[in-house]
Amino acid sequence: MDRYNPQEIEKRWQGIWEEEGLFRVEERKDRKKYYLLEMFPYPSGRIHMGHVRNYSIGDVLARFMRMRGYNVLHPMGWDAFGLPAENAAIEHGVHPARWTYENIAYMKEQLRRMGFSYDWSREITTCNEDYYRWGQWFFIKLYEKGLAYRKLSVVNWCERCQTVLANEQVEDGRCWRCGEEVGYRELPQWFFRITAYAEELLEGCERLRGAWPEKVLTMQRNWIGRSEGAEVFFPVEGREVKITVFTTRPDTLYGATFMALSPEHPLVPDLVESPYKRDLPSILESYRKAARAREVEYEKEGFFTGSYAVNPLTGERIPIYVANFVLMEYGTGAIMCVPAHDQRDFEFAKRYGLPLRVVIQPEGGELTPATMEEAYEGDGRVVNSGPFSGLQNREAMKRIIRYMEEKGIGKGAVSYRLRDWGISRQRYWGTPIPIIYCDGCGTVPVPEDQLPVILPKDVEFRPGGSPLTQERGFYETTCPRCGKGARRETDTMDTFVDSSWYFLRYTSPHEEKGPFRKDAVEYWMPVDQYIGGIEHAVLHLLYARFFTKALRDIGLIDVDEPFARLLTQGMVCKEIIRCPEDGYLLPDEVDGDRCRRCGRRVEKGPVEKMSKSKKNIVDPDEMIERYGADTTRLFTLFAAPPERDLEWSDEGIEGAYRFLNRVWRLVMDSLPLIEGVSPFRGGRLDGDLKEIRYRVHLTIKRVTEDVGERFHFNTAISAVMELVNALYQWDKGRDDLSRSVLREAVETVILLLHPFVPHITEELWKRIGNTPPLLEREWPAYDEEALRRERVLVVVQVNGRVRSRIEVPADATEEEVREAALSDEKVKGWIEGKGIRKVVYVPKRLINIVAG
RNA sequence: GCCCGGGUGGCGGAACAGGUAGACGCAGGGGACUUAAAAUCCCCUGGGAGUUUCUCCCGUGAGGGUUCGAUCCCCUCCCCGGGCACCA
Repeated sequence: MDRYNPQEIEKRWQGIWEEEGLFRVEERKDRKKYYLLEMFPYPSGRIHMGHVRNYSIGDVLARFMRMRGYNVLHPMGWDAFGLPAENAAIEHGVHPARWTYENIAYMKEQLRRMGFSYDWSREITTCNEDYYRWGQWFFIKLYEKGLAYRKLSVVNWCERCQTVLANEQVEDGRCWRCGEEVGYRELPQWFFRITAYAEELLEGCERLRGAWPEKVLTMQRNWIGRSEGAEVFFPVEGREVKITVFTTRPDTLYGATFMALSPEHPLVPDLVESPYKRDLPSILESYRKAARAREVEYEKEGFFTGSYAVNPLTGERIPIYVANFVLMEYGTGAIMCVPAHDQRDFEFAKRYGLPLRVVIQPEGGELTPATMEEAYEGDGRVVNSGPFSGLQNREAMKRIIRYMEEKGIGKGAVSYRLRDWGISRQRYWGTPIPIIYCDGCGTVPVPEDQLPVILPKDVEFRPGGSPLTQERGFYETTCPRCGKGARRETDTMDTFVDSSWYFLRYTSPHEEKGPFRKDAVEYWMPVDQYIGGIEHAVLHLLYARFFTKALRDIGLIDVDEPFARLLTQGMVCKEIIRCPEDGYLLPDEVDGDRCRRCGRRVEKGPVEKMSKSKKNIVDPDEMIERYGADTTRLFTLFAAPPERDLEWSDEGIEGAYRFLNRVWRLVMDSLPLIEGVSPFRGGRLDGDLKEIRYRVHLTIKRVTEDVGERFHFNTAISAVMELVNALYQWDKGRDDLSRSVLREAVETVILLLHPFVPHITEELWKRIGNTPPLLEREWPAYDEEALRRERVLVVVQVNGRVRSRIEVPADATEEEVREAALSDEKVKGWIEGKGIRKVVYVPKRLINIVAG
């Protein structure tokens, strides 16, 4: 008998699948579709275990759904624009295109060797002209709809990446990609008006409940940050202007004792009187710096402008301050300050000796300004508020808003934390923004028939600015409107734009007349199951949702949400090893518990996300070489449920390999018994045969539910392991009936395992005399008859504690079970001398006798 | 500070709708096979105790509650991971 040889088997089957075009799909209106998508990778050079895990999870579902009769779209591609390619060009002189395409070639080969069932005929590469031209086309559509606009704004700037970052791309004041501290610049920037969809994006979060992880929805809700309140218009004393403030607490309007403006508020220069006027620029700059540095907590500072505002509700005059804690980006950049009922205002008021006025009294409390040590922000009864005094504050809120609306001095309003999406990037390796600036005609979009604006290949890469700004041949152009000389936009788009619609392009990737075929989108969309990392919870997933809605409103598609269900898989982690002298170590730099270099004792742990710098990575290539793709897949699927972090273990992958060998031997050892035999198809069985068949069908049921309903691949695999164990222990008979039952069992093991380990199962399927490919076999259905039991085990509890177990006929009545339980010797001992107060019976499971 | 997850044997993890806690795997122990080792196959493996073919007690982060019965529901608290955080 030959041994399990994964390298040989895997290579062979991958070749056959490819030749036969097994994974190719087309629209088939007569069949139910299933669109399964995993987040496409950035072509960084090699795949890592995170990819292996992500794509293994996806492949199980793709193959499973296919076997269940669905027409499965399972595509793959490359998020191919981005900074690393350009940095490689600057550092090593390799052209970004070459770097990218070479990486893609290598990674594609790696994915092929994993045996993933992708329809490669639909491959997408975002840096290809035939892809990005449609990104440009969308840009123009958005521009025409008023959803893309340009404005001068202070933007996040990463010095290392030499480009701006969207708000979503700044984490703890640092660049999401390189970790550099983020600075600020004032630049004209292109924006997508994602805020126009704030409300719909938020509502969508409610509709996605249960289908997306709650965690992701919470993060998106937080990011959108809706708050309800009112806008109030405060006239400025002695001037024509009014200052609008946003507040969530219109019920405290009578307690406003001053107003504060953001240092960046446009009215500041006008309102400020001497002596501050002279120093204004330097003061503002210092505030800006402090605020932007995002120091955990900086002191609240400010100064009096010398001007006064009038509270429109009371007619009272209140001083206008400039305060460093007021953000220009949120609300209107101006606030009314109610120090008695807002902690920030309270702190500011204390520092500058501004008065407090209590307008909300808590239940049973008596606040007095003189004794307050902090603001009271809770609910209560309204006081000192003219006609509104005496009301509950919640009620007062509504009435004050209504009153202000009647008088035209304010209105109910909603404010969002979400900002528009800044998409300009001052870099080369991205989709050029299709805009031309003409002195005469202004901002002119490139006409559709002149698309794409091609990214010039022959440019020079130097540290600093984008090569496009040096490239006359690129930026010197003529105005499409007047024909005079004009200048092309040299910024490129954020690469998140490319990934905001790639899932649409997969439906008809070779379409030349448009970004996709409408009928193809109608057939395939939405994505039924999307799988990827949690790191895109707000970035990619929010942008893609926005883009989908925007394209819908332009009339291009008919879907509201791109991803019907979302699975966010956990990280792949491994224990780190550290030497006090030499830092992080690779496993083979350690001898026992000592460092090979310096001989010191090393520290093991904790378990952390795999990263090159911590030297705790495991290379997929090595695993494929040593154990094969099937083992690598099996381990990542078995070690933890998909949404949890996975801890890599060298012993664990050995165990997975051992199991596959065990399956191999089971089938090969059974071969003489099952060759030429047809599998058992139902009918009466007794004894061990009945028991084996029961277990076979129980396993089918468990695996089908675990994979199809719960995505618990680890328990699905363990169910098959149990069946394999049972088959090993079964003393197999040589009669025809035993052989056919064995055949059914063996075929079931192979079929159930196929989505997890496609190569070995394909090989075994063929070896037992069946016709491949397995993917075109129907997923087994369980036989209810086989699952029916004649006798069942019922647990007997006395006062809630397990005291005995009895076997009763499956159709026994409660009365019969009760009789049997009460006559059980052990049970008798526990209820002796006590009265039976109650009996709880759970059919076929448990009976609890309450005695006492 | 606020909001989401999560805390179960030596370890990764099971227990799906409140009903036998610890499936399956890893690690460990024992046995079979072998001249031997590896591989393989079989058995044992939460802790404690006893009258040890069996039985009892404890046990799912801690304490309380609801219930015939709680890993699961409720309250209070502790710890770990993640997100947001001067957002008016």
